Amino acid sequence: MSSLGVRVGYNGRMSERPFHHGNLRTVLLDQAELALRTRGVEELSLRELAREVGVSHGAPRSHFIDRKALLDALAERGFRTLAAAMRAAAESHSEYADGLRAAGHAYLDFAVSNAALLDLMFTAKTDTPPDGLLAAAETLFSTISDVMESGVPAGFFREAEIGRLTLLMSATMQGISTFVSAGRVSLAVGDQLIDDAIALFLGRALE
Amino acid sequence: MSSLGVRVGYNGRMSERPFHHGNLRTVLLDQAELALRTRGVEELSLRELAREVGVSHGAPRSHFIDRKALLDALAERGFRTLAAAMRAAAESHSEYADGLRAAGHAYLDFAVSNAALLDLMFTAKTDTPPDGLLAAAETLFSTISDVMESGVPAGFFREAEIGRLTLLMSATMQGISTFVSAGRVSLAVGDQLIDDAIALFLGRALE
DNA sequence: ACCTGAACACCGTTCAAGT
DNA sequence: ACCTGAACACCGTTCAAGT
Repeated sequence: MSSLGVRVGYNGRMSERPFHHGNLRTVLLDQAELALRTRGVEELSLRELAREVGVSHGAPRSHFIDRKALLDALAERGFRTLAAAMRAAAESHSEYADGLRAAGHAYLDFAVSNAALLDLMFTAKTDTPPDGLLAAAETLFSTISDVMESGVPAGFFREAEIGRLTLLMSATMQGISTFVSAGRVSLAVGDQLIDDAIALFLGRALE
Repeated sequence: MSSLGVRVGYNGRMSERPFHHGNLRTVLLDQAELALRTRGVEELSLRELAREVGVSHGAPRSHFIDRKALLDALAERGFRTLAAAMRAAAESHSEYADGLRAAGHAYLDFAVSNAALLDLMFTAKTDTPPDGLLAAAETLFSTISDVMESGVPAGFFREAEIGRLTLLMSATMQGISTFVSAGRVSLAVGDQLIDDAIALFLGRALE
């Protein structure tokens, strides 16, 4: 273990540590995200994570009270990542409808790359989720609400219906993502469905 | 054990058995469905199921090769139950739009009563699901397709767009159900969203 | 404060053996 | 054909102990 770094006694904050001390929490989350992507939730084991990261099996306990807490932390990061991706997509187009479409496709892209994570984000593991998770979820929904809202001045939506349209839009993207992740439809059809849905929202016919 | 029933030797097909012999498979599935509803997937254990049903922990193996196979069988039943519920709902109204709405609400009702099961139905546990599961999923989608199709003669939809509309309609119901199950929105709002979505599909404005 | 390592009670899965 | 029960390798969680 001396080959991994210099170890000094208790309170030796400035010393080099095996490599992860000080951010084991983040390292565990990163590794967990990878495991989630490659092996799925069911196969995600705290002990295996600890092994992969090079700490004892009891170490994660210092950062996550139990397995569910780690999964919640993952879901929280997921909400923030998705919100940021949608905002960036929406802002990368000057034409409103293009931005809205881009945001929709960003949702599906995230879903395809993080199927198990999206599942985690929308599966109630507790009746009372931790505050951080709720706040992160709010971030996503307020982002989507903002995207819808900016269609009002241009005359695409009416202010009074923004709340319901935001939920409907979110639910539609979520449903399409679920179908693609589950293999019910291909990614190409999923993208098509996103466009169809948005066309419907914008009040145009399907073709 | 003789108090549970008369036991005779091998090949004694006509004899009374402890109570479940001959349909342990069904009994296990029923118990699993209950466990899924009350405790969730994560807490669903084969050994506990066996205990609750009164057989040894190895017994389920005779009917399900592994845990995943039992979950797949549950999902399969779920698809058929949901398909039947939607068909019944749609057929219980003479006015087309009413039937469509009823079918939508039937989907949400099923989702609320069977949140963990619906999750199971749309979570790819394998890249190649067993044939039975695929067939059951097809039953659901062809049912929804039928419901949409019967809106064509009445002029609600055009024949050419039925395929895409069926997928979009299904995805929308799935997304709304996910939101309600996850506690993101209340059941009341969920029902509202179903109505909003269908109004949108029928080409009317939201109010 | 953070991590280690033993201990405990649970799993899923396999498989020889019974009937 | 269907079920039993031992065996195995793995978990999550707890907790005293180290630094």
